[in-house]
Amino acid sequence: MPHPVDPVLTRRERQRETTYVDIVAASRELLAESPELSLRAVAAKMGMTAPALYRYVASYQELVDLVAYEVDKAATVTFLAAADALGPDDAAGRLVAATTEFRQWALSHPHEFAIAFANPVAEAACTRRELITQASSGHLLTSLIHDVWRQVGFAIPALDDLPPAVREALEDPLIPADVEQLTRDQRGLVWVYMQGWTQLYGVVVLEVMGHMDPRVIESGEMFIDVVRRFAPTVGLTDEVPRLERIMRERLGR
Amino acid sequence: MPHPVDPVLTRRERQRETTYVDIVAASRELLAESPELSLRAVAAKMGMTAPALYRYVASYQELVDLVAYEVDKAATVTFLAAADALGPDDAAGRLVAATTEFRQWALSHPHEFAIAFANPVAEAACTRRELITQASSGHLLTSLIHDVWRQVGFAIPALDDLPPAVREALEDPLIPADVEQLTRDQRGLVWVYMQGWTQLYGVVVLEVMGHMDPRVIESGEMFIDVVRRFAPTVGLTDEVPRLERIMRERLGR
DNA sequence: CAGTAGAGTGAACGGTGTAAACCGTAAACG
DNA sequence: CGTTTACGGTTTACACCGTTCACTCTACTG
Repeated sequence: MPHPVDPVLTRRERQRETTYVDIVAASRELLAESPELSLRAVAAKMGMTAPALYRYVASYQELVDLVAYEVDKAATVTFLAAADALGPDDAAGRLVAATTEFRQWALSHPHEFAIAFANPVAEAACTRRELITQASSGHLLTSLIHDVWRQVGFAIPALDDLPPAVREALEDPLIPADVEQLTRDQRGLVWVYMQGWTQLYGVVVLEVMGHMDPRVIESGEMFIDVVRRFAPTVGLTDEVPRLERIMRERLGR
Repeated sequence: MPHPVDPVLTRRERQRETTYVDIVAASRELLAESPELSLRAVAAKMGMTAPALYRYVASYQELVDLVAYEVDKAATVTFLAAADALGPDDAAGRLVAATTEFRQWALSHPHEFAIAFANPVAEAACTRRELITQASSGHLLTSLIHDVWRQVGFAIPALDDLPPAVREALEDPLIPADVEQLTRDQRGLVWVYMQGWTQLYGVVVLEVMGHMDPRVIESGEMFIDVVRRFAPTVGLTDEVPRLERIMRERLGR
């Protein structure tokens, strides 16, 4: 079998690829138990020595970034699955289900959450930003909000009504994403997304970090409250009771 | 001078006390440059060896807690100073000035912010919670909101309208604070405070961590937006334009 | 004055990320 | 086919980390 023109991946490349998935697998197993992720521990868990990992990542930070990216990707499919529990005709329900799942996932995977969502971008700017900007969870949430808009048609803030800095950020986004495929009048949607994400993120971080009364965390009432308060912004005022039921069900209460 | 019955502090105790302030001073100097705080570096900066520090803190975690507590205390006085720039008759302005200062301080002291406000409480429960609950910044913000309520008298949610879990948390708070001195009808204020803190915290963390478009961070528009959206909850709808001026001035734009 | 408690030191242990030198083997090339 | 290259891996080593222990010296106490 001489020279199969392009087997897409050569044997070595395939080998290398599976090693990468082994790395993230080992990392995630470690994160399930301890909050610290260590290069050496990952290597040991794979039956290798630490320096060997340097054939795959250039530094510890790069390992963290890799794991963060994969964690986000994996978590996003569970968010999507939650949304898919509600038919495509119920965009609002889908959005709420996904965000609720996000909250639940965060609480049950605090260390993975910390690495993927509470990881200071700091100076390593360039490559880091690369990864961050193409976070799948961000894509999912924006598209879910976009769907809600298509179905209920809430008011999108006009670019010209927004402060200049915001307008710039929306016109030429550093978070490329599927934003590109939004018409100029729809760009305001991204601002709405950012507003929503900011609030959602606030509750979840406080909850995951334990910076909140345990009983409030346990009950999820602050999370529900945040979503409830955000509903009007995306034209879902009337839907609130129904959406609250969806959330409570998914919270298991 | 035989046996001064109780000089409040003996010489040794005074010495020990100043060593403690030296420790936090050294720690904060280190945090100004690098995000990592290390026992050894602190010791070195003080001209000591690492094990000596164990006469003052039982572990690295305890050093972190100590620094976190002191950082919060010190930061709070700058928040208060910002509030005091507006006379006591302007409770709304004071609240907004303090929160704006909080945001500015966080951005200019990211590492101190991380240690004091983005520090997972995790397992070390007992002693940690002790410290957290008596965070001075929390006290300040609740009292500022309380003042706003006294001046403009917005609607406080009734305990009986709130979900059971929330009611419990408000009736018998784990965050003691000056909450004790609130009458039962005023306890709902704490819930309002928690709502506000959650949103404020969300923006600021995202900004400090760099998980936001740099231009939006730079402009502070998301921060302003959050405060603006919260204003109605504390009866400040009409005040928004004026409050926005206060914020922008303090943001330096 | 004797005794003791406290502050500080030095050495050491196990852990971390990272760099360099080295080695076998699998792929690539003439 | 044989030769060469390059890759995946190990060893060793370094500097740093938190922590423990045994020890010294000094200042306060009875």
